[in-house]
Amino acid sequence: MPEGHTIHRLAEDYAAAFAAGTPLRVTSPQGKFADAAALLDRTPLHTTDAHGKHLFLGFGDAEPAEWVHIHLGLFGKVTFGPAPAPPPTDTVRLRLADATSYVDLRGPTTCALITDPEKQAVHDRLGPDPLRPDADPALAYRRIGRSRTTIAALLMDQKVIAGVGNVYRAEVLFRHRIDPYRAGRDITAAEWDAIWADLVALMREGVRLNRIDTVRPEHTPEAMGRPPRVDDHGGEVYVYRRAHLPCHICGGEIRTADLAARNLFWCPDCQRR
DNA sequence: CGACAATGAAAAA
DNA sequence: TTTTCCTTGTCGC
Repeated sequence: MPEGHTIHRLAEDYAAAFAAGTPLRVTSPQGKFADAAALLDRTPLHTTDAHGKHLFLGFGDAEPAEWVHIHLGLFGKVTFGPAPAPPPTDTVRLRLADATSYVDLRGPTTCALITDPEKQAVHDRLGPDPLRPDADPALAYRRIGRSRTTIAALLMDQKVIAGVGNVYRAEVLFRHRIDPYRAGRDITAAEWDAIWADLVALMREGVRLNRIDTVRPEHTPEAMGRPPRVDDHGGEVYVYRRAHLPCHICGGEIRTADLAARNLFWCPDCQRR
């Protein structure tokens, strides 16, 4: 579900579903996006883009001047299917369809028609995204390295770094044995470089597999002789949603707490202050 | 069938 | 810091 890797994968999948230049049927059965859908109807999808958890669908024959800005929030979902599209349920905010396939969007926090400058404004308020080739990790460290806020909260702040959600936050801190309550300014430049490089690798793998896997080969269920555990997020993890279960590495109890309005998970033995 | 939680973030207070 | 938006899968009755 929707952390940055999901959104980048959606950008790829939307682009792959519809050949450039093919006019699409654009509808909003649910109604909230009906006016904009009518404007876009019978125009082709030209480009897709993703930054953090924000998805942009550019419509038009040439350089898109208009974009559909989508943010899935906590509940948003996208489903792909082959033509003919089934009758839409009344929760479908946006349906794109052509002769071969359809894509339905449900429950997004944001689905709005925006201009090029408005799209740029979204980019401007987001931090570097490990999945974007133009991302500059030093920009994020400039804020982290001088902040008294905990590293766990900073990793969730999209202005600091874009695309990391609750799963990647918990997992990357575990993989680097960093206590989630450490202040950002106590994270060394070397530690940040390692965290960033790890996020780039983990999230790229997340896009490829369309799920979050963070467990190193030597700690997989097979390697450790335990049964595989596939959670709702689809992958194998060290600490996320494993509260009160034994740590895969030290056997200690995984702890949970509220941090930055979300459930934090960590191993207090492996991640010492 | 209702209650509730869920990987998010903006608005309101 | 709390409330609100919005949908769906799961759990308990």
